[in-house]
Amino acid sequence: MGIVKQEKVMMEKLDDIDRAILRILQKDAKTVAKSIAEQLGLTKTPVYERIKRLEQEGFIKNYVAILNKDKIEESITVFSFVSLEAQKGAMMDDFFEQVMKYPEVVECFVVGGEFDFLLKVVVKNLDAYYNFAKFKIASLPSIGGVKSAFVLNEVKNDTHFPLL
Amino acid sequence: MGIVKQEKVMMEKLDDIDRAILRILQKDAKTVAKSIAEQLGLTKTPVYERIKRLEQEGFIKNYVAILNKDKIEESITVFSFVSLEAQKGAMMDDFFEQVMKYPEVVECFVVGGEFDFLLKVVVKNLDAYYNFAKFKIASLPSIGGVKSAFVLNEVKNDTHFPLL
DNA sequence: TTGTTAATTTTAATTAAATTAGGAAATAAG
DNA sequence: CTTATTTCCTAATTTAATTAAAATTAACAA
Repeated sequence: MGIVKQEKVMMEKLDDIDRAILRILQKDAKTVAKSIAEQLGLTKTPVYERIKRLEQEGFIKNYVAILNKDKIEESITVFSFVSLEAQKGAMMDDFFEQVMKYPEVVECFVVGGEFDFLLKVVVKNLDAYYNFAKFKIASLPSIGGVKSAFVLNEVKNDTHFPLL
Repeated sequence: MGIVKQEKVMMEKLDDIDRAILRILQKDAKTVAKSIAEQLGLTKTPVYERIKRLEQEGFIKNYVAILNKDKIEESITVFSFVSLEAQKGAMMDDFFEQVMKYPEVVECFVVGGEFDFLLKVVVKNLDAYYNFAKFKIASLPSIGGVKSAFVLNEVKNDTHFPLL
């Protein structure tokens, strides 16, 4: 039995500079390295290398454009609260697989409480939502029920994680 | 009474190329103009100018980095369902103003149904959530009640608007 | 059809940012 | 204190963004 060589695992910890960079990029991913560097009192190279590290190590998942729904086309947002009759693991996996494929399901969470899943659904109008709920959700096996909350107004809709 | 000069309002309509560009940038805002151009069979200048137009006219709100919550620090996500005792307009505005300031409230929607507001809250742990719900929500005037659904698992969490 | 205008795209040139390389300063470890 | 390690800086290079000018296409009226 040989000596177990301790691999260098690299703790992948964040320091204050990393967190500051993440805070900036969460607000505006187009901020150029030079500008971030100036805000932090550094030059762009360390900033650049930290960003690359943060991407490499998975602290930054990806960069996306946030669109203005209202200007693009008619749509409504609905939260669907789904209850299962019996939570069999296999059933849930089927449900997830379907949900992943439905483009109108923008978010899906397993939750604890009065119901089992919470979906955020974006569709063209009420009619489209009715069809979605009836044929794409309620019709799935082992679904107990679906309640809906229609979004009347968006007060706040951030994408960022609240870094202290 | 003078003749009413019809201002050129610029219909700000999206064609298929615009939509294709938006679809790409929603998925990956770092896609370079050249690559988008190749996918669409164009050169980079028209792509560049369309993107600038889409930004200018507000179809693109902003660009953000999406972080990996789990790697950064301990946190839980909770949906809070808030009911008002009486929906007075002024009360609601106060509520919104507070909510806008709370960094732990990541999303806030006015909804129709069994309750009045739906919040997505990100906090460090259950204890922090208890304090948030008790002191920052339930204590506000005219709040009827707060129910909570704790996120056990994220199945899907997209930021994009489902463009047909 | 044909000429005119406006809009869009292309090519080419310029500017700015990202990326890489090598060495200096600060920090931590022995 | 000395060495090793990490982090940072300066400067050079590559790549992408941005601008400019000419060419093409589309729309439309004569």
